[in-house]
Amino acid sequence: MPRSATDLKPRILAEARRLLVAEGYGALSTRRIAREVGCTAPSIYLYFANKDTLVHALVDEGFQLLRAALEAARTQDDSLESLCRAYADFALANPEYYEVMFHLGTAELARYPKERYREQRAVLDLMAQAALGPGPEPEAALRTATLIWSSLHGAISLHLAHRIDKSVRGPE
Amino acid sequence: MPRSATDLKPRILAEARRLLVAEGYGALSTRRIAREVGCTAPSIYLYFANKDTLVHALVDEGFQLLRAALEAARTQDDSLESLCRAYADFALANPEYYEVMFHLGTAELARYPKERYREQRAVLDLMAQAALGPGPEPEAALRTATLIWSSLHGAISLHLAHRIDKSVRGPE
DNA sequence: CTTCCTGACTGAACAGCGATAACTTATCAC
DNA sequence: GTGATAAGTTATCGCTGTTCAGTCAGGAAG
Repeated sequence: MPRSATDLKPRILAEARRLLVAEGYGALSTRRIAREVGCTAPSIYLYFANKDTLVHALVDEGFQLLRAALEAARTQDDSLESLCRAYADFALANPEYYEVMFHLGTAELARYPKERYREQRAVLDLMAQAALGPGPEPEAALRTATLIWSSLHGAISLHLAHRIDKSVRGPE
Repeated sequence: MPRSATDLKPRILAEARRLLVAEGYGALSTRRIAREVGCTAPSIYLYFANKDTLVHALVDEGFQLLRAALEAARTQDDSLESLCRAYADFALANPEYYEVMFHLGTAELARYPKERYREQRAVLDLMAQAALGPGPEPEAALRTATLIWSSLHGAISLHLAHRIDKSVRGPE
């Protein structure tokens, strides 16, 4: 029974998410998704222009989740350390999301619209900025936030790639 | 005229290096390398157990290059800042090497022998440690070096993934 | 009631991927 | 000469993202 009775798009997305979290980015193939969902691979292209677009949807999900985690942490404890800890906790609890969000940029996800990344980055910067308090110079605060974010991301990235053993520390 | 008259292994490696630098990791395929070299794809497997092993050779090359760059910088100016700058310069000048060295760890290069990474990391840590001077407590210096390295790597990584615009600063 | 259209979906195919098995061939030692 | 050995090939497998032509259900119009 065709005619959208199956509501395929959300099911494809859900299965892609499940596969990403359960088996990692490497397990994300159009045919695999289709098989699990119960349709054929070309059906995916009725709802997503290409595989990248599908992955981009997961990336967006990841940023939403991260943002929610950060905001939850902030309402509970408005300190820079708790924010950093929430960031690190999210990354270590959802390494597959984190990988897709940040590690694929060079080649695989070059087609991800730049503006969207800028939006997500702005969110993060403003979060850190808010944690520092609404200081007098916003430009300096943004630079500080970027610096903190870089350090945090570096430690997490190296940790996830098994280059360092130490767990993540709080602030500087 | 077989019998090693062609000296295939170094030619495969050279072509792989050329493709990596010129067109990025995505262009590295066994068939492509074989075509450019003038042999067939299975011939590669006479000299490399699998594609990962071939890429590992390039990773090793990258670490050698990085190490050479750091040592050159140190003989010229024995300061932490110059060392960091040399590190960043290497990464920005050889983004494809850097990607292969650090960004593929999660899934693609899981088969890379761990010990080799530890060796390379030890090199880097010792470099940073040396830059800090042979301090009294080696353990604290190593922690400091790891922290500096994390920050540096984070900034470079985000920059290469086009998440931030600012160029890389020197020390903290 | 029949015809036509539209939209959801599929089967088959294309080009490319990493990898393996079986085969040919050239060179060397004897 | 003859046989072994190593180098390289062809053919193939199962996989990938993607495209295209075709099928089939359901609603609208006559």
